[in-house]
Amino acid sequence: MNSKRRFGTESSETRLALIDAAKRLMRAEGYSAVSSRRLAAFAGLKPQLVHYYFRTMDELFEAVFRRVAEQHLKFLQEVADEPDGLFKIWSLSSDGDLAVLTIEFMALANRHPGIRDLIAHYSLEYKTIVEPMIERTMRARGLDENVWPPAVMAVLLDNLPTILAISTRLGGTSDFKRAQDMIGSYLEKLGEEAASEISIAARETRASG
Amino acid sequence: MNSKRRFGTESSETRLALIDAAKRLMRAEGYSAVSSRRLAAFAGLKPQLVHYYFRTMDELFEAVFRRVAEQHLKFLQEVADEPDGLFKIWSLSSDGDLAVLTIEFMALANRHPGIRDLIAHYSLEYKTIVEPMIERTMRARGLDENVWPPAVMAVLLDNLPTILAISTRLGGTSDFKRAQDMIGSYLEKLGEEAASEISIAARETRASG
DNA sequence: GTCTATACTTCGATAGAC
DNA sequence: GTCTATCGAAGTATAGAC
Repeated sequence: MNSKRRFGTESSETRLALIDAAKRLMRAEGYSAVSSRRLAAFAGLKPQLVHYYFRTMDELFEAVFRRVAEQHLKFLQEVADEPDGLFKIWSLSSDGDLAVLTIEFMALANRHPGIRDLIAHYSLEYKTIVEPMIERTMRARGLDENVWPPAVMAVLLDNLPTILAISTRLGGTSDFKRAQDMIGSYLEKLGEEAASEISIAARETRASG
Repeated sequence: MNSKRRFGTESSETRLALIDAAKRLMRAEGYSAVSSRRLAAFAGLKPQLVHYYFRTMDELFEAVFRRVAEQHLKFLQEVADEPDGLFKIWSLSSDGDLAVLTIEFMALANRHPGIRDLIAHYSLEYKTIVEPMIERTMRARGLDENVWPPAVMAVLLDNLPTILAISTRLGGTSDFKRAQDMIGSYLEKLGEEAASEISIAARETRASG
């Protein structure tokens, strides 16, 4: 195991360029198209650089997932306190490009424990941010938490738009788009109601102050 | 294009064995593990046989999809007239093994127009069988078709259990299982109500006859 | 009709050069 | 610290043998 092989630093710009190119290549042609040679050609670099920055190809995929997941969590944190946060989350997850990536990682996870663990970990982080958002919204709207448990709603909010977006992109019937729009409109309405109540509350606060 | 290459017949048992082995290999290790060499080894055959029965690897994947889709449609037709048909459909689509295959084909479809067309075609066949089932059930239960359009419900019935099953298998939180069970229980109850009404109707028919 | 010998392309990975 | 020459394994596909 005392290999003479050496590796590049995590902070290298070349490394980041490879991760970014891999992400785009996965979206465009699927994970199986991401070979060291094809990826390097796509990024305008030499093939061997891939194995200089990543021990194995699997390690590269893990790095891509981490990057995507971190960007997504950052977005969640940004909208967590906004009245139309849930609608914004739904809209982002309904994006076809992101949905394709998600499906690719799910397929990858089936045979790759490393990715599987990362997804499970991300899933927990997602829950800690989104579930409280749903609880707050439901209480404000007077929705019964026993009939629609927030934990279940959180799961649906993340997974449903993804599968609908994929099916839409794969040329399904217009029903997929219709389902997306129906639920999206509902969440948008919820957000608008919350926003107007906040502005009313603010006005009343100013009036009484 | 006048190739001297020749191919095996569609009815060959070896061909069927390859399709079946490919299906199992896809489930176990993902589509990218299905190379001509690996598949042949998995099926206990010579690698070159794969290309004797299938012009390209893509053609093999299409054959696998056709076989899986045909079996699924046959199942749908069988339960179409049963009172608990929707519950049975939900239960089958909640099966992890089938869900893995579905995700694999979605990933394949992203870069393979042939598979994409097959999925779109299957999607239409699915709709023609399941949408009437949902319409009937909703009318019998007095559910508002404007609030819950059957076409949208059909889309959810097919896609939701798949994504929940995958996430459950990938080691998500228990919330995924909970969402599955909640919706499953609801559909089961609908089926039981329908079944009891049918038996009541039958009794009344006998009494009046 | 069924299978195989073989061409040649692309892959992941590593030791060693700058 | 960064990159490259190179190896051996695995991939798809086809012409030709039984």
